[in-house]
Amino acid sequence: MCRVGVPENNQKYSELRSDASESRLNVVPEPMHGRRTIQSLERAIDLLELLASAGGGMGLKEIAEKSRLNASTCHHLLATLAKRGLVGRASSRNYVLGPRIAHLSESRLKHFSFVDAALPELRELNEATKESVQLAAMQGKSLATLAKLDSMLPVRVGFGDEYSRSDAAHATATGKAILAWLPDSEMARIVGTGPLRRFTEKTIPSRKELHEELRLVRRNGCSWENEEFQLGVVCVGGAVRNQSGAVVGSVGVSIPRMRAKGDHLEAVMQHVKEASSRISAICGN
Amino acid sequence: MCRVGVPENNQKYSELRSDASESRLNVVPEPMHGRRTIQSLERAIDLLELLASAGGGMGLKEIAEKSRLNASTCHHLLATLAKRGLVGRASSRNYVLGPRIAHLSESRLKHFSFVDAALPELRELNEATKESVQLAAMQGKSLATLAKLDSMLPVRVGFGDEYSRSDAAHATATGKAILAWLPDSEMARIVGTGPLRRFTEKTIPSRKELHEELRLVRRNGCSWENEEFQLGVVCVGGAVRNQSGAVVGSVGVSIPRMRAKGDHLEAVMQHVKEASSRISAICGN
DNA sequence: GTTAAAATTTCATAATGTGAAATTAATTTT
DNA sequence: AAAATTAATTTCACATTATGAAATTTTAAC
Repeated sequence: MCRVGVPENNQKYSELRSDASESRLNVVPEPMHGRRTIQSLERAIDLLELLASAGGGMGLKEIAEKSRLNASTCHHLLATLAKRGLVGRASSRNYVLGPRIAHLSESRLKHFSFVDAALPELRELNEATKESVQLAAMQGKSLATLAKLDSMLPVRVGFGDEYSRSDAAHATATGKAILAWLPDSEMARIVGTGPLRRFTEKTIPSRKELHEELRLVRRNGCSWENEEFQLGVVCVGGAVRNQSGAVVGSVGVSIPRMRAKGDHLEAVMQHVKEASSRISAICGN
Repeated sequence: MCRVGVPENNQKYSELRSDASESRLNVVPEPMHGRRTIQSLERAIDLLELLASAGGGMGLKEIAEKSRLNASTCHHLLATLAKRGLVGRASSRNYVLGPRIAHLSESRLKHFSFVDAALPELRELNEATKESVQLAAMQGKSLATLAKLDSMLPVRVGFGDEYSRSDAAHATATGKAILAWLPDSEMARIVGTGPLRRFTEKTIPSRKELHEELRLVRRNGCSWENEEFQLGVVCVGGAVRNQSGAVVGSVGVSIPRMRAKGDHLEAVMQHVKEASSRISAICGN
């Protein structure tokens, strides 16, 4: 004795494609072959991202609501994902991300090269700023330069081929970018307990002042350095984070003092922030 | 001036579905709606798994060959996966797993509960063996029991509610399963340097004999313990590994001496091996 | 510069994903 | 316990969309 009612949510396939929040004035319908992605796959990825965003897992109904997809469609997609271990089920009404995600991530990590991954973005930063750029990371207590690209301008900063700066973390923008977002204990370990090495008369002299500056760096979103390592050279640095938010390295731009002011300096800072955020994204952040 | 040739690989959709290596005698074609999974999604997952298995990344042609899919289809799928960051591209001819995999894995890990994930399998082990089962892990130097399910047989092993066994790693099957596959340094740290605590007259007395036994455990694939912790109780244990192959815990089955022999003991060992391997899979292994 | 190979795009077509409705299972309420 | 409610799953006809051969463009090799 089931009442046959009027479908309440009678959507056509095509209507589902257009995002309700995005009203386009395209009167001419796009040709079908204009599509460049696989709908069902994109939907499946939507579901994975949804499960990732909501921690504890969700039931089918909730998934269907949040993803704005038909419950039946969600079920088909989830069943496929579950079959392959990309989603798991804690109980009947609780879908979660599956074990195979961890497996894939592990094998990605095994072959992941920080330098290789960052290089394209580094090149772009080099192009955009026209200045010398570098990629750095801590190796033990010393700050290592992993890659560098020189500026193509006639007056430029070039450090030759020395690829390690040892105890200069407190005196460089790349170093400060890392220190600023490291846990206090890690930071203290790297800076050590002895006197801070002075590279120029402008090098930060005391731990107190270093702490204060790192506080400002955190607030600003990127680090800077004003002839504290090499006279005539100004630097800007940005932190790179991995999937768990931990700082794994930094990018830096080195500018001759003569150009390090006004709009250009502002633009460099902006570019460094964007580049570090994009490299972080490549690292899973 | 292009020659229009006869298609060399003119497969119909339906022909692609049947695995060439698997010749079925089904003359009656299955109805279309018999399908329970989304083909395009399964194919996309195939590609992800393929990229995971081949470390350094692959070009489209190689991917198409290895996956036995049409290159064009691969391209469509990869383009979608790439758009969403599940695959990345090191260069034009080099697809790799993308950063979003790490992101998904991270958020899974954040909400992952070892106990919750293992419990269903533990229940199954309990059902299959009819004996008392437990889940264990190292917490610092002490072996902790994270969960336990008692046997339903009249004569059974029951340890009450004490949920930690402290320094009994060398005297229990769950402990030995963990020790056997831990790196030597880790193992040494847990066993310590003092004399091994004796629980019964059968407890392994010396480090030398412990090392020898762990060697046998590794070879056998699961650990055992013969009244070394509690007289009258025999135990079998299996290691649980995570996505990177590291031992994160163990499962154990405790049997009254009277039943610990012959076929039953053999069966329990087999069940423990399977259960530990399945729980490992849930942990990403 | 030339050639060859691989990657990408196009697009007609049929296979397949889709979703409303029906069925079954799991919870909650009475 | 039984009934009622709600959620999950399955079915299946159909329109959409995934598919793959062929054409085109890009990239690498020579």
